[in-house]
Amino acid sequence: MTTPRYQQLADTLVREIRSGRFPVGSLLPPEPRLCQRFGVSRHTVREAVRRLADLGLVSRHQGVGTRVRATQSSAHYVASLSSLQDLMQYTQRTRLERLGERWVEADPALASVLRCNPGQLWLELDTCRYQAGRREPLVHMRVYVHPEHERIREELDAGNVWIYGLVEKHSGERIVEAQQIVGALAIPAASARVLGVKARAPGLLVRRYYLGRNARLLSVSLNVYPADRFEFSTRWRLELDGGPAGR
Amino acid sequence: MTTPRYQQLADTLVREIRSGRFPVGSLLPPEPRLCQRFGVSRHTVREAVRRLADLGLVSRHQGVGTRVRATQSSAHYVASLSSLQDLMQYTQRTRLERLGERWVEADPALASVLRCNPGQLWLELDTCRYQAGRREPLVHMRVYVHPEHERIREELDAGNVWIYGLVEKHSGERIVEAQQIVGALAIPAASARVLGVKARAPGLLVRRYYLGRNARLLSVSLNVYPADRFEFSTRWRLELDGGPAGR
DNA sequence: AAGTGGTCTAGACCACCGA
DNA sequence: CGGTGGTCTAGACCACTTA
Repeated sequence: MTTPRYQQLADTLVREIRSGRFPVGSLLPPEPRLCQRFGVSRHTVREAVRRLADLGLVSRHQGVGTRVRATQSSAHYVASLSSLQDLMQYTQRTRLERLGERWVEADPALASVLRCNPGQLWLELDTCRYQAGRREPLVHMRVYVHPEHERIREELDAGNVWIYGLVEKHSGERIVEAQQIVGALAIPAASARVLGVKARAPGLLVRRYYLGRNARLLSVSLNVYPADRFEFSTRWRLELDGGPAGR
Repeated sequence: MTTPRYQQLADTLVREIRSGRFPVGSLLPPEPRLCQRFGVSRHTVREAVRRLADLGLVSRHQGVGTRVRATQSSAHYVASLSSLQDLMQYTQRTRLERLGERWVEADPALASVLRCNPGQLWLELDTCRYQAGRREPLVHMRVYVHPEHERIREELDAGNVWIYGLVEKHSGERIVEAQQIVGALAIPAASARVLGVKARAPGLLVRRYYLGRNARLLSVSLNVYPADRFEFSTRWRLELDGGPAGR
């Protein structure tokens, strides 16, 4: 058996906790006793108990003992970004190009996508984004903003712009929440022309909803990426009990 | 100073990593050298380095050294899950069907996807998942696990199984991190047959990497979803000042 | 073969808690 | 006060990687 001694010991203790020999709420035998029982040093016992604590099965209390807290481990996973811009994962700097803009009144289909009532007026910004040094655009983006923020257009001329910074600036409201929905699609002709791919080629459709305080919808963006030009990467990490500051 | 020696040491190392003295990708000085430098025993050094590993800042590699992985930026936006199972977002219960299994030796192409060395042996589980009441599968999944956990096969018979629970159980290790990469693809013939769609129809390719402590790769899964059967939704929220546990 | 991190021992002193 | 877990030392052998 090449399994470390402390791991075998941890497995044994997990089994015994699950079996009810050490009920939830009770104390595990003190470390010196476990040393005797298993014939190992205290270091090994502590390493084993640490595993149980990491799993959230027990908690240790100086001067008291090791208390059984659960028979199953619970988990909480977290992904984080330092800014919403990171959501786009543009490791390379990208350049924004304006293709056009227009006022649109949401028909039922668009209203459903934009989560508004039919007839609502939006400013649609038609843009695409280029990676440095590439001739073909990375993504075709249609951004919808409320009419009241139409002045955004005037600031959109600089090449390297992050639209949602402008939305925050003009709405005077912090973007508090963003929802992102990623699906696949056959790229429609209009986007295919912009992207320089064949119509109906596979691509990613990304819808993003930017919400302010009180869940107010500030902006929506519909993005189409050709299959071979982009992937989304998200890292989820287990949240440790007691938080990052440590036990 | 009542702060434990190992914690002071950990803080020092974090500072030095952030300062660039130990860049991401480089190796930390070996433990014996740290013992000399700080005048402490190896146990204390290891306890300090363990803290860094728990934070995901470094990973340790027997025979090689301790590699710096990140400088940990403070997160503004976070998304959270109560379990990794939520990552799949199956609001409906789904049923797992086994299509087959085989041993595969990673050729260079597969090795690149699985992030291992060519020639490494894996157990490939070929499965698909059905939504309740649907005749067509939702997703074609190929799951790769290390040979040492081959006993997983035996437990895979119950219809409604969460494979990574089994991986955790058999590896005796907690899944501490999951990376998910979502892209689009033209569905290849083999998957198209399973899914009941036309070959080269647009679809989502989702690669998931499940890592244990110390960034050990425990399992990889390659999933193909037809475009019209699934979307990924993620909500990002602005992290409030102070955070959950405070750092 | 040399050097790395992984495991383990035998011991010590401490801070903390409850009787 | 005695017993608990928390910290720390000095030393040992092992498994693993690289050269």
